[in-house]
Amino acid sequence: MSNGFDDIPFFDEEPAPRKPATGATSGSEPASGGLGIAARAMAARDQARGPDYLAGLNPEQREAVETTDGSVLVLAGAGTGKTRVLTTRIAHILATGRAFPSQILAVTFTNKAAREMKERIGMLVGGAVEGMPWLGTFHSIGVKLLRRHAELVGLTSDFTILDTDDVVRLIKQLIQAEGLDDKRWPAKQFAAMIDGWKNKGLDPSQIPEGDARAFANGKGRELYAAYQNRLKSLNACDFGDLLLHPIRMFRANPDVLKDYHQKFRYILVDEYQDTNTAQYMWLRLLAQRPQGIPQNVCCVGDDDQSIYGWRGAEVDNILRFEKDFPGAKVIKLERNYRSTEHILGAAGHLIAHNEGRLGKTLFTDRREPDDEKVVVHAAWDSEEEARAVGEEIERLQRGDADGRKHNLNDMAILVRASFQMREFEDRFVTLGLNYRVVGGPRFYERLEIRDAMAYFRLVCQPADDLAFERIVNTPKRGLGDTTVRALHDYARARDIPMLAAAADIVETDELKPKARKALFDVIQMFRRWQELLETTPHTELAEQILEESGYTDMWKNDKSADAPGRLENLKELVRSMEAFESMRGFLEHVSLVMDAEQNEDMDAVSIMTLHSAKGLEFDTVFLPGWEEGLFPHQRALDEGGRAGLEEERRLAYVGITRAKRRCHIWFVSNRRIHGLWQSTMPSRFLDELPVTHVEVAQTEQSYGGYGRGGYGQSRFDKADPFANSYSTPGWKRAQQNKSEATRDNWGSRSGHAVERIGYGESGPRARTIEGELVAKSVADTPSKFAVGDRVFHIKFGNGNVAAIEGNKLTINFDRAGEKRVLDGFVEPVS
DNA sequence: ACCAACATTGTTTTT
DNA sequence: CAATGTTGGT
Repeated sequence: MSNGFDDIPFFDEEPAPRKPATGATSGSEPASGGLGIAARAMAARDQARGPDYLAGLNPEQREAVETTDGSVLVLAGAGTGKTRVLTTRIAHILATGRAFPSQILAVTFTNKAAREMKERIGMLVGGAVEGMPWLGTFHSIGVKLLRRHAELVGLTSDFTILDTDDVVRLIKQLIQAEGLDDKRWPAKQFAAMIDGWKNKGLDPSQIPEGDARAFANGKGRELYAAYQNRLKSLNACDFGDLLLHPIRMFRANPDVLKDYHQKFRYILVDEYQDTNTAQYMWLRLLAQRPQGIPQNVCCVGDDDQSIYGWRGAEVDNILRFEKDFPGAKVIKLERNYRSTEHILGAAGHLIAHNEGRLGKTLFTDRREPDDEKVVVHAAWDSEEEARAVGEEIERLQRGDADGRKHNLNDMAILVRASFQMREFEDRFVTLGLNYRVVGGPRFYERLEIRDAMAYFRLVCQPADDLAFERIVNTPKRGLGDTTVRALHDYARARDIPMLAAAADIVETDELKPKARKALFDVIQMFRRWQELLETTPHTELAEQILEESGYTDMWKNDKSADAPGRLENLKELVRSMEAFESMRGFLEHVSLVMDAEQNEDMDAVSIMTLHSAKGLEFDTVFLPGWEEGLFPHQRALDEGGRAGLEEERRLAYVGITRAKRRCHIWFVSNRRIHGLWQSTMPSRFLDELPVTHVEVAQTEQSYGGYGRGGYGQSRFDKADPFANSYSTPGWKRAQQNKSEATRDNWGSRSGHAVERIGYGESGPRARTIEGELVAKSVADTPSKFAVGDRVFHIKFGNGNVAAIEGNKLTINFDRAGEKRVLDGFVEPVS
């Protein structure tokens, strides 16, 4: 299977192969000016019939791939093969010898997108993508640049990257240091303001006067400046700095910039509509070149899918591309390979209500007689909405209408706001319907992981005060607020890191003897670990740190039900370190790639927000909550005005276009918001849908019904006496179960661990939380447990099996009480 | 230093 | 309503 790459050498990165002298292209620079012999031969062949990887592209896609030189904007509508174009384009550049892998700069927004691109390029070129060192997120590429040139912006190359949590704690200290009331001026809010300024590329001196005055009695600007100073003294960067520092660096050092101009022969940007001002400035610096240096930029995006305006994205960037890059070629991809005509028709009609768009109309050739129109349903309240959606899902799962059975994996519920999820979770738990919440709390945000990471950080970076403060009294060592405060002041007065200050202060008698002893022990520990850093394998050292610090013991002694899970997570953390060469390398990875693998092998309905659904597709999509105030969201209207409304509409467009075959939209007349019931109006977006592609569901039984009036009962309801009555213990238990489950699913907000519920296998499961507490009968599989068995559950702890139905166990847990759980979620205790 | 009662505040999320 | 954070008690 020739893919056109057999003769293309892949190079490792540093130093960039200025004069490559390997294999087929030997002796000549792979520039447009002078092609290697093999490349020329391939080009000749390609001219005749095109290489394999171009086969199957439509004419627009092919044009987008083959227009390699100059500036190109690809307007890629939903489902038009955007990623395919991007990856094939890179493959094409490589195959034709136009550039080496290390000479292509390809930028994405998320690690997920970067990973996917790497994978797909790998498929095209046969796996050797390690040779593309400059494919990554804006931030990861920013780090790479900064590590090389750190001294040019006043850092050293081993700077620390702070995450939001660190930043907030740091700002809180600064606010307190200013003598301000940190309650009146919340650090979180100021962190968000700084983030906003940085998204716009603004230094403390450049922020608008009004913004500066709006915070901390007019001290906004000073506070921002103080924050930057503090970062510098900590040798640290926040996420915004990863973009801003390179910008500063390039501006102040034109010679360095010029090197990169020459290095990056081709620049590609994914999701261009999501770029913020800082990213835009960054990109322009790299992409706009002086006469004589070729300028090949390709931005791919869709103005209709710009849904991140609220976090600084400027749709304007894509709208004015042609002005920024004169002579740019604009290629529209409008042929959709995903959805039915009805779905595209509905989405297209809706989005046409937006002004200020570049204007695309998606079309498809796909037309089948049984294509369903988009269905709009009305429900009395959100509870009924969830119930009806659940029934529809079960209907599809059973496969009645067209006789086909549908996988839960092919269905998704896309909500505007995450509080809507709960109602569905509740319902699915009682139905025993598997679901997964996508986009929840992440592995690396869990309390225990962050604590452990703080230990590792401090060992590698003794100046990391934030890490120090985090763990100095975790586990409890009797080093409370007062001691830490004293230490803090001591360190500040002398302008030294806190760990160093601690070493000094134990020599004095400034502290009480008890604290002094405790602190001394801490210092000794870290001294030892720092020595071992050079000699001991890093995973071994990590284990040792967690043991000797007493951190694992802390959780072993913790009686709460989620302690075992946390210990398991810590093991997983150490395990995941094995893939890295050093502790430093691992820390770098974690600070940038804050997500982990998700478990895809269970059949489950996905529940997620519309925002996190972007880029995904499902056979069947449910869009609940189309009511004024929720969708479009009141706040978007209040704060964003017309632009806000248009962004909401784009969100609706994104939602509909996720569907391949079926799209069900719901609205309710009554919804509980902030605890109280409010009556609601149908969303204006409903009236913006075209009648030709939409049908209104017949209000079969239930509209206006009270509670359990006339709605149809599901098969499961009938089968399970527990699931159907509000007054039975079963219902109450289910309520209990689900509320515990949701609490824990969102637990990391409060700094608590997120439990993996069920599935015995290990592996960090960050973005996906499986919520299936109540069992679902699988009659054929007899349980391996017997009544009376002693079992352990990762969330509920130990308990005794009280009853068994199929693989569904009722267990009396020592701590959590009686729960019904699938037998796969518990293991026997000997 | 730790826990329990009270007040506060409610979009969307990545790096 | 319910999750979060702060205050005040022991």
